[in-house]
Amino acid sequence: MHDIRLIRAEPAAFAAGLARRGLDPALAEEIRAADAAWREATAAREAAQAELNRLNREIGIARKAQDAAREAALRAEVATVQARMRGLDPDELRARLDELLAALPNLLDPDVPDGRDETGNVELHRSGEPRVIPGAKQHDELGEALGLMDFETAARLSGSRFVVLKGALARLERALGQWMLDLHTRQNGYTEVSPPYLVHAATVYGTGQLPKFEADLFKAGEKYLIPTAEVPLTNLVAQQIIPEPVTPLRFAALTPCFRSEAGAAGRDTRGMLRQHQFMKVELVSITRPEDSAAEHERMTRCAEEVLTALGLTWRRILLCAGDTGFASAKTYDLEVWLPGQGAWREISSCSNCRDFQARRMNARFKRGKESVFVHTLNGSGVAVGRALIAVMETYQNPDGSITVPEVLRPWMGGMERIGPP
RNA sequence: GGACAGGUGGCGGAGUGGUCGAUCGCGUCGGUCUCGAAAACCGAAGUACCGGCAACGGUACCGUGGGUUCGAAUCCCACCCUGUCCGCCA
Repeated sequence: MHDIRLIRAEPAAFAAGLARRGLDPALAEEIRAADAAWREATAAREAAQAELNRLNREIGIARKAQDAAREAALRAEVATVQARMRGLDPDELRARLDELLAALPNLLDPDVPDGRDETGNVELHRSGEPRVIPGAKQHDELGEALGLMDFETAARLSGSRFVVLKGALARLERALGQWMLDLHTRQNGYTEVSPPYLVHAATVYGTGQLPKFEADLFKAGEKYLIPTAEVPLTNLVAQQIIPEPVTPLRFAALTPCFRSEAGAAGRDTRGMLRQHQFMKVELVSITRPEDSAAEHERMTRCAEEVLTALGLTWRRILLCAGDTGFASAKTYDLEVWLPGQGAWREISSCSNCRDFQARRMNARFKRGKESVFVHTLNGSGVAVGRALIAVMETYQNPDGSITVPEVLRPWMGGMERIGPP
C-alpha cells in the first residue's frame, strides 16, 4: 500500500514508478482524481457535521430550559443541514481510492534492472559450476525406482500435483526441514515460530496476496491456507506498535505451504517441482527503515549458507522490474542446479518489502513521539521440497541410490546412502 | 456445538439518551521540595484523518457493522472475540 500523501506530493515520480512496473501511468491521474473527490466530500461532510453537533447541543439546552419554540426552530435547522449532507458519501469515495491503491504493487528499488520478464534478470554470482552427470536421472525417476516416491497414489488421494513420500525419502524431507530450521535458529539468530496454517482474509491482505491474487490461494471455509509462512510470520507485528527494533526481529518457521497454482496449468507437471502442498523454511525480518537493505543481504546469505552446506551448485539472481513480486521493492532469487533436469531452478526468494506490507497491516514502532512504519523482509531458507529434489539429483549414483549429504546424516540416524528398501 | 458472563484510554475500573473523548485509581512524563532519592503536592499527557506555512480549527474513534433518535459509550439487531461451565475431541 502506498502513502497517498506521497503520491500527492510527488505525482510525477509516482507515475514513473508505475511505468517501471509496466503499468499505465494514467493510473496516477485516476488516483489523483479519486483522492481529490474524496477530500472534497470529506471536507463538506465534516463541516455539515460540525454544524449538526452544534445544533444538537443547543437542542439539549433548549429542552432543559423547556423552550419549545426554540427547540422547534433548531429542529428545522437540523433538517436543512441533514438534507445538505445527503448525497455526500466520502466513505464510498475513500473505498474506491483504497481499491485503486490496494491493487498497486510496491515501487521498485533503483538497483532493480529494467526488464519485462525473467530474461531481464541479472546473475550476480554463483557457487560451483553446473556439472554434467552422465546418465543423470530426474528426481521423480529416481524416487519412483526406489519405491519411495509415489505420484499415482497421491493422485488417487488428492488429485494432481501431490506426492506421497515413504521411508528414507520421507525421512530425508523431515531431516532437511529440521536441519535448516536448526541452522537458522541456532546460528543465524532467528526465533523459531510455529504459526497457524489457516488465517483470515485481513492477514493475507497484509502481506499483499489479497485482494489481487485470490485465485492462487486455497480456502477452507472463510479462512485461507497459507501459501507461505511469510503470511503469518510477517503479520506477527500487524496492528502493533512495537518497541524500536534496534536489532531486527528475526522469525523462522518450518511449515507446509498451499498453492492452487492457478496460472501454472501444464507447467512443471512432472515430478514434485510444483506441488499444491510443500514444506518450506521461511525467514522473516522486521527492521527499522535504515536497516532493511543490510538485513536483505544478511538474510540472503543465510539462505545461501543452506545451499552451500548441502554442497549444491547455486547462483544468486537479481530480479528485474517485470519479475519482481507484487509486495517487493527488490528481490534476490537463489537458483539451484538440477543435474537430472539439466536446469537452474528457483529454490529461494528473498525480498525487501520496505514499508509496503507494514502500511497494509499497520505495523509500526515508536521513535520519540513519531510512529514509524517498520520494514519487512521475507526469504525462503529454503524450500524443502525443492531442496529434496536438488539433493536427489546432485547426489545420485549410477545404481540409482542417493548419497546422503554429510550435514544431514545426524538427522538421518547416520544413514549414508538411500537405496532400494 | 450448547448455556451463561463479558468486551470502555498503557492497565484497572466508573459511566444506561444531551456541553462525555469520556469521573476516578494505578502507571508514565514535567515541575516543586531534597545533597540526592522516596513520599507528598502541582501540572501534562490518546489515536487517525481533513484543512492550514504555522499557531490552530474541524471530524471520527467506548469490540465490529448496521439501525432507532434532533442527539447513542448508553436503546435495538447481527456478527466477531474473550472468560466460565457442559458436550465432543488430538
